[in-house]
Amino acid sequence: MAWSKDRERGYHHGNLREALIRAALALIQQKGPHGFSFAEAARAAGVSAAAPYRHFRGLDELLADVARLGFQKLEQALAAAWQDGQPHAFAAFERVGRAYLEFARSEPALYAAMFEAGLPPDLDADLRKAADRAFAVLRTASEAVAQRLPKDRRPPALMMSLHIWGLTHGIASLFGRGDRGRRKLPMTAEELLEAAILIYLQGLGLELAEAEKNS
Amino acid sequence: MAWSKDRERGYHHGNLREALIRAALALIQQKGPHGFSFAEAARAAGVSAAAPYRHFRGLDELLADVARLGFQKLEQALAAAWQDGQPHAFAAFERVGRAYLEFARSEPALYAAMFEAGLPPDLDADLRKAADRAFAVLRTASEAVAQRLPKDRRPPALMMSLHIWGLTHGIASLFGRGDRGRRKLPMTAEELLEAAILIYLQGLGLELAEAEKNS
DNA sequence: TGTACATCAGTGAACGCGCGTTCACTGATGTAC
DNA sequence: TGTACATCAGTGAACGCGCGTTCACTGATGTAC
Repeated sequence: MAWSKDRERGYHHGNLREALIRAALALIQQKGPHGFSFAEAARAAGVSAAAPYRHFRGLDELLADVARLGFQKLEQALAAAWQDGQPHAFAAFERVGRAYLEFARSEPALYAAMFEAGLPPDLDADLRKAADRAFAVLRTASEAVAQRLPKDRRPPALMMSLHIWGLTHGIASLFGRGDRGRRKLPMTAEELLEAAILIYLQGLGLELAEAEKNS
Repeated sequence: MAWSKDRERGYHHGNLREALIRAALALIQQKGPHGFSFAEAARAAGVSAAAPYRHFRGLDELLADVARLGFQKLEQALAAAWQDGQPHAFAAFERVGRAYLEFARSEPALYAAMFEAGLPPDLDADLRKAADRAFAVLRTASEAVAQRLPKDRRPPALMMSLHIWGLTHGIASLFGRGDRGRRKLPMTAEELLEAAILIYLQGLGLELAEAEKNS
């Protein structure tokens, strides 16, 4: 059929850049971000080993692009969970944490490219920017929650967002991955995170009553 | 001099296994846990490419051994910081967190082998055991702290130790590494962690007064 | 609409290289007597 | 103490292989007129 996505391609691929990214994702999932070669990615995308050089300088640039895409998707996922803090900042905050875990679980290949490929965070300006944007969602959410805390215990929102990022990332990478790297637990990563965030917010003076009201 | 550690070696190396581990550590620090080959490690240790096969099945087994060593050292560092919870459980608990960060900072190569080499945690029974032992220190410390919390809010020690592990590991891998992977912060990783642990413990009902008394 | 031509994104052959791994070997070390 | 011998931990040559990368090329596409 004319609209088949799998129709025979001609001399030109048409969308090799995207095809390489997709191939890289599949390979990362199978063998990790360092488990394959540039040539292997080309093969998986169905082109000659020389073709990828039209789009990427080398494997690292391809991986960086995958990581960049990952941060963009993470930003979207977090923003969608945050929903401008509606209907309650606290409940929305928890949704953001869960969305982070959900992302790590459902997109282990992206997650690995973002955090385990060993790419320096500012290898590439675009990569850096994408990561900053994803973090900005966490920061916005932290700011909104901080506003609802007693004034005398209100923490700097930056610190609070770094705490949440650290906690969530730590739990995600130790226990919440969707691949072979996961450690096993007597509870889900989501439960673990939810409890931790609750305790943390209580430590900041959030009333348990309010937490329950919003949950 | 006869006792020089760099004296000319003869046909037999004498300590090739250890030399390979040391070489691997240096290479990991330079290029990451996937940035070098088995042959390269052999070269760095000053032996032929075939020699390492007398000691390791291949690069992965060498890396697993480095990771195992890392968990052993981490266990020692955490246990030394814990000091049986003396003089106060809370202060000792904080020392353990700091010791974890200190380990990640001062031994980035070991840390990378342990958590970023992509080795499945139970690739090897010894590796698994070493990791479990290091975690057991965290768990012991959590148990002791939990005992000092109000009964009605005392959390399961396992959960508590997983929270602390996640938090500490997250902060360490995002902000506390001693190598190029670190993200920059307007505060030290130690300060960030200390504040987070304080807030967390307050959330569990720890009295601020007690925290200050013990610090 | 048709044609000429520039541009672009592929091909495939070629290259040198280092890797992983095996193998028969060699020389050092340890031990039985 | 000395000698013979087994064991062990190295060597270095060899192999086939896949990789990264370059290059002249080719065929599809887009566009000017």
